[in-house]
Amino acid sequence: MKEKDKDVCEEFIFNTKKVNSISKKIDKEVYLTELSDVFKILGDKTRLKIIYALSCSELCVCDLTKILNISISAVSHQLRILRNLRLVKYRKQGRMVFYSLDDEHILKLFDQGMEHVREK
Amino acid sequence: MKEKDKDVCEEFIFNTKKVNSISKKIDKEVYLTELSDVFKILGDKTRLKIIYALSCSELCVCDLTKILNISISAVSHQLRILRNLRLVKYRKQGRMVFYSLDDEHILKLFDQGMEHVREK
DNA sequence: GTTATACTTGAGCAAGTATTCAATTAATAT
DNA sequence: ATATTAATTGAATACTTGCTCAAGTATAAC
Repeated sequence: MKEKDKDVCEEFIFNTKKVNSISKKIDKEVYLTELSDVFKILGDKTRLKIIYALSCSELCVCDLTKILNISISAVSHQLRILRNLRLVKYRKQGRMVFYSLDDEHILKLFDQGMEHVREK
Repeated sequence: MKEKDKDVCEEFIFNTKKVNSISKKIDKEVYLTELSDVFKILGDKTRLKIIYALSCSELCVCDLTKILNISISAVSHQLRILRNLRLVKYRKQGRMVFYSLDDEHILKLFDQGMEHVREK
């Protein structure tokens, strides 16, 4: 930040009490980083499609590849991200790996989001 | 995609019926792009903080700058993104511009997300 | 008019990210 | 053992994005 900007803003702050109280409230909200991380994961069409597809059925990577129409590698990379966030789980069966939702709760967020965009 | 990958996947697809039915379902879901856009907007800590702050009170840009501790320009850029998505509205009063939430519904998503990360 | 200031905006940059490619692993088939 | 194949992974690349900087707009004060 430019020093000049900061000084000006410091001086002409509109409502110090309100600003301080809201600043405090935000500082106390320890989950903001985690929250933005979850939304970031959902903020990608490929991952949203994976979640949507897995909400219908357990699927192997190969089937997801077909459904999403992108490369196996791309699917696998996204699945790793979802795995790391514990949003999906998997089981091996021979050479194939079957993925399913590990966290049905994420569907609530999905549905609520859908409701939001539909109403717009 | 490599041709080779596609062919292999085409041939060894695990469950054609299931894949086709899910593909169709995804194609029919016209709001997936909008949905990922909304989540993308929420998937940034600065914007989440802005939304959280505005859920407490209408605020001028200057106050937001103080609360978020980033430059006026950075705040303004993010506000433009939120404005474009119709998540915030503003009113002018002299030289100052006061922002507030345009869509209280977004708070539902925020709260639901919070619930999600808290329970993890 | 001139000056000051609250905010916006476009350009540029550094950091992050989604995809592809190539190499690798692990399981199956011959 | 060798070949085949479903999936993973690391590196490279193209693209996106959040921020800063500098310039511009609009309102207010003089």
